[in-house]
Amino acid sequence: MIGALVQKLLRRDDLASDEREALSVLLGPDRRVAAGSLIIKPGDRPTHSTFLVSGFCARYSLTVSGDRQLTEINVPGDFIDLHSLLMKQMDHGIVALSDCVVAPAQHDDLRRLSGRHAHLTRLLWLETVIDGAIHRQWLVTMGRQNAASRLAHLICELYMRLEAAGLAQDHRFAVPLTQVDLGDILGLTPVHVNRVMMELRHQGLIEWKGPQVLILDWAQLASFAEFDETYLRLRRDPV
Amino acid sequence: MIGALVQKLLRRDDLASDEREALSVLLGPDRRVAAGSLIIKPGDRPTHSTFLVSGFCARYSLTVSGDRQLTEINVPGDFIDLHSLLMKQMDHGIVALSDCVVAPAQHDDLRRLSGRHAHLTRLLWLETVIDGAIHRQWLVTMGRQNAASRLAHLICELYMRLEAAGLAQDHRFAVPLTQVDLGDILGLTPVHVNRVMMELRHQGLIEWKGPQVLILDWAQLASFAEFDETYLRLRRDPV
DNA sequence: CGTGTACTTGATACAAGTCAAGAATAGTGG
DNA sequence: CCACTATTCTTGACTTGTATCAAGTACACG
Repeated sequence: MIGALVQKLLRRDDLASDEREALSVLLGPDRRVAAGSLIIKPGDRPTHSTFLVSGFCARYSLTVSGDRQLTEINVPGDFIDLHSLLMKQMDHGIVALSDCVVAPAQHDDLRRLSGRHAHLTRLLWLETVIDGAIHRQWLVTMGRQNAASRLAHLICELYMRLEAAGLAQDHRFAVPLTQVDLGDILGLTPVHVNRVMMELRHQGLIEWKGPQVLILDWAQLASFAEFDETYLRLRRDPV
Repeated sequence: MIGALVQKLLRRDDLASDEREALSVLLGPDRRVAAGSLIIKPGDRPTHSTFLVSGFCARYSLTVSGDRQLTEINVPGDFIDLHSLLMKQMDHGIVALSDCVVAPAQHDDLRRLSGRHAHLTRLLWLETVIDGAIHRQWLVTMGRQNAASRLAHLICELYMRLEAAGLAQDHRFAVPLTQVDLGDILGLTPVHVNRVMMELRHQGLIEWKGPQVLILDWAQLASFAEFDETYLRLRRDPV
């Protein structure tokens, strides 16, 4: 049996046995969190980073008027706030979108690890760098694509990430996102999310019912979304 | 005389003398790049990261239809593509917005440094994590704020970052951004940038002429933009 | 002193927001 | 197992913010 964290990092690079050993003792005991609860609040100063074993959560920020913007969706296998090791005070919160299982990695242990395992540290660093790449891609779609393409792009991203995590196949996956959540991701009102969702359906690109998503025509959806998976770095990439 | 890179990192944490020594030999010889040239193109696989000694540049992505979206502005003292150490193939390009002076740090040297100086490595890691925080903040303004607030927010961010770099004071600074560039940052057409610029002027919040920007009423501008500087981590924050 | 770049303004079109109401659907308790 | 409730989704009518198209004007520069 191989740890979920080891498995995740192995997607990107090989791990020496002492590196696997170091990782195997990094995570503390699993903890369950209920859907809707705030795993981290903006302004928190966590003393550990949190690994998402199962379930879905999202980074969020709130405006003065109370509007919510989600800035990243986290899927099982993600370190949801590894960056809190370095950026002590959180600039955003993290909300559980479904019931989740999470496991802590103490910052002290991570700092110690960074002194002993340089290559492993770079691999963790890469994880935070990929978060940045995802943010950039979202910026591009927000700034330069219309609502329908944005939604299509999100669907493509989620499918690729879930497939890499072994949680999707045959162009089918499940995410606990309501149309309100989608609006908070895409910077749209729920009403407009519904309209562009209908548009994608009527064009025969997707089905989406409850949490179940089915991509009917991947090629056309990806082309409509101008989706190019390279930013996700799902292929092997030694550091 | 203290190197610009050392100076930059000292803003966030102390450096031991051996760390300063390691940094002092990290950067290669200065190189001049002309305004408008592409320092890095999307898809490049650089073997060094680039430190910006002087001038302004920006990360950009292009859509299929040729629209440009800028995803971050870099000011002197920034490592403009430190993340290329880890994410080998660039997901975006970097364009010089003005004449710039840059200096390379070879990836081989950075990798070696990460094996010998864990604390220093974490400090560099922090730089890339702050990039992510800036991206997130832009996502929030893109998704949930109108054009005028977005422009106001950008002005606040640039002022704070330039002031921290010693390049701005008295609510006054210079940036080589045209209204076309601003549109590419904010996800707007140049025409609309002009209109919201006029709006901020008529409200007595700013003056902006050529590259010269003057903030007439910081408190009101910041409040209008819902600007909160904490995401920039300009205060001391040992890692 | 002419020419190009950046900026400005106006008229009109369109994408997305707002407000409102009703239809599905999923839980929940009797 | 059904009735009640609360979400979530769907649709329509209308408004608003930003884009588009088209002409200018102001400057900087060679």
